[in-house]
Amino acid sequence: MTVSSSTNSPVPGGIFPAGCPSRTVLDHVTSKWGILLLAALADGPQRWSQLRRRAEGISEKMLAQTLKTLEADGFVRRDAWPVIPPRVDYSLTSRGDDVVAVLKPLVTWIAEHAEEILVDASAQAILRDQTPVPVH
Amino acid sequence: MTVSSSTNSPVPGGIFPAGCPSRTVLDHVTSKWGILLLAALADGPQRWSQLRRRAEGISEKMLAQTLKTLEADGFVRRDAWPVIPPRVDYSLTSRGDDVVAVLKPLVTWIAEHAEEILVDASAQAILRDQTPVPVH
DNA sequence: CAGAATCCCATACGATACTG
DNA sequence: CAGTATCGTATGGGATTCTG
Repeated sequence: MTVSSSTNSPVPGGIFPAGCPSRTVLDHVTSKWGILLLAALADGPQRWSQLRRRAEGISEKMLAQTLKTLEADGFVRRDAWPVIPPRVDYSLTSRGDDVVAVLKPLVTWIAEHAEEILVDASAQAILRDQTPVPVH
Repeated sequence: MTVSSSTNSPVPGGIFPAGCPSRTVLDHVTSKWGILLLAALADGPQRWSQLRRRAEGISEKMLAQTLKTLEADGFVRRDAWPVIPPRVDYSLTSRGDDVVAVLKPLVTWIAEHAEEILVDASAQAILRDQTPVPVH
């Protein structure tokens, strides 16, 4: 633990300037459905309807919108067959592979710890409010 | 990247069940300001006003709200001195250290690639619309 | 300094209906 | 099947004011 001098701050400046490119891309990748879709696509190319099922709870609107954003950012490739009925496959680009490589540890860590974390949070809520946590 | 299924099918089931603990914690950690505050706190304990400056653009409301959520989840510890004027330090818990360890590679990767990604996205928008990208 | 409380709005998001 | 279009709502989030 540093006894900080009055002139030398132990912590540097801002994390990201507001409105910089990193903020934008960060919002795309870590958006509610962005993470889930990237994680799903990590298992290989998949069709629209598969993605809709695997990202449980997503609406068609958000599926379309999120896939478009990820495609525009170069994380996802869209391949359409000119057949009836239509068939479209979505897959990760190499850039998508790269971002998934750094995203995966986060998702895995959270999957392994989420339960314990929320139990702690509930316990704290009880101690704070002296009222039972709602059971659904 | 299947976290919730144990089948051996090439493209397995859902990523996370809707409304499961992982979704909740994922939303907390990857929220707009959650990421930024965790990244800021990775540099050591800091006071309210420092965090407010480093997470550039955050409002007091969101700073308070996000810190409370992260504290309830056990990622952040809050230490208040009983002095006038008040002094409060925020720091990462060991669990906070753990999540930052998996979060930091993502933030770093995005910082290194964001510029290039958005240039590509703009170029695609031009090709798609045959109209210049709006300049704000 | 470190918040809490209040008001308000933009938009992210969901539900439904329609189409090539 | 793979979307688009439209509408309605919930809430994430900002600005301002007040206080110990």
